[in-house]
Amino acid sequence: MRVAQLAKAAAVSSETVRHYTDLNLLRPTRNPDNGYQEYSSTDLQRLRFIARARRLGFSLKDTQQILSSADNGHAPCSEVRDLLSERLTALQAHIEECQRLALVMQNAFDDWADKGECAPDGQAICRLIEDFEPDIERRPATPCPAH
Amino acid sequence: MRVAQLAKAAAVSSETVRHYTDLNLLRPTRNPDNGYQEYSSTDLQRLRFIARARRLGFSLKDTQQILSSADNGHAPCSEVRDLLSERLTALQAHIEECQRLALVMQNAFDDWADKGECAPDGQAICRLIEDFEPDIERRPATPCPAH
DNA sequence: GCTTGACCCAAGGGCCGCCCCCAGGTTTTA
DNA sequence: TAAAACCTGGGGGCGGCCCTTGGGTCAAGC
Repeated sequence: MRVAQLAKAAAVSSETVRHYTDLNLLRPTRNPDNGYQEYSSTDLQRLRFIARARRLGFSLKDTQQILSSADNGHAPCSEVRDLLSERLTALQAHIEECQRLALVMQNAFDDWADKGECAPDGQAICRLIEDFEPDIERRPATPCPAH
Repeated sequence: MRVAQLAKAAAVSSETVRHYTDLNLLRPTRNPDNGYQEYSSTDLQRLRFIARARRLGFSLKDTQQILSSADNGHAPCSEVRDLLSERLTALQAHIEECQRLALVMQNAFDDWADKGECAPDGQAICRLIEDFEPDIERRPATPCPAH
């Protein structure tokens, strides 16, 4: 199989396949005639595995680790369970962080409903923001991405 | 003020100050003797403004836009309100996405509690993952980061 | 006056998981 | 036989910094 075929079979983009190949998660051979990558059915299995692992919340690095355990003949199951539990804990923390931020934003929004425009007086930039101090608690200043 | 002083006064790192300066969010002058950046109290005000905006969930790009509005003499208030509302909506969507993922993970975890180890049979990689199919719904395969 | 340590500079790479573009070669289809 | 669709490697981009490298500068103590 070539890139596009493999990609289609696993419902990912060709760029994703190339990316995983660069990371050595997939190991195609080379067609010596034209230099094209040739993927086997094992690669398809691995690719589907990766996609599933991603859907389960594992990072590519996690997946790399799991795959290399399996490559070395170890059963990765307990590792997989531990990893999942770690990732779940982290995700829950992330969600709570986001929820705190959402609360701060909502409070600001409600608070601002009453206030008018700030004249561009050359002093303040925007009092809406400058007068706002999140009353709940001090948070570590990095909001989450929310792609 | 120099970098470290300004950073300290606004409780951010010197690298952050430099980064914002590169992005033209802060506009120090140069000390001609040694080439050091010299920040004014206006820069401190801007830096605090930026930190506050970040805590409120705005991106640096948002902040850039707000600041340049203010620089051009416009009152950015209504813009700020609209932007906040957009960001809040996006954040809520992000939270829901994360919650769906957390559910999938939790289900997998519960499901796996019963299952033993998979022997490294040279066929399966890890049946825990390979046998899992999220029963809820198909999701767009990119989980959130959860830093 | 000389060392030590704290600070400053610019430029670049790294993180994550891709996506997109380029310029050119190959294969498939009409 | 020509156009369309594929393939290659290499590079840049996203966000918001952090860290390193390889310097230069400055304040304080001995």
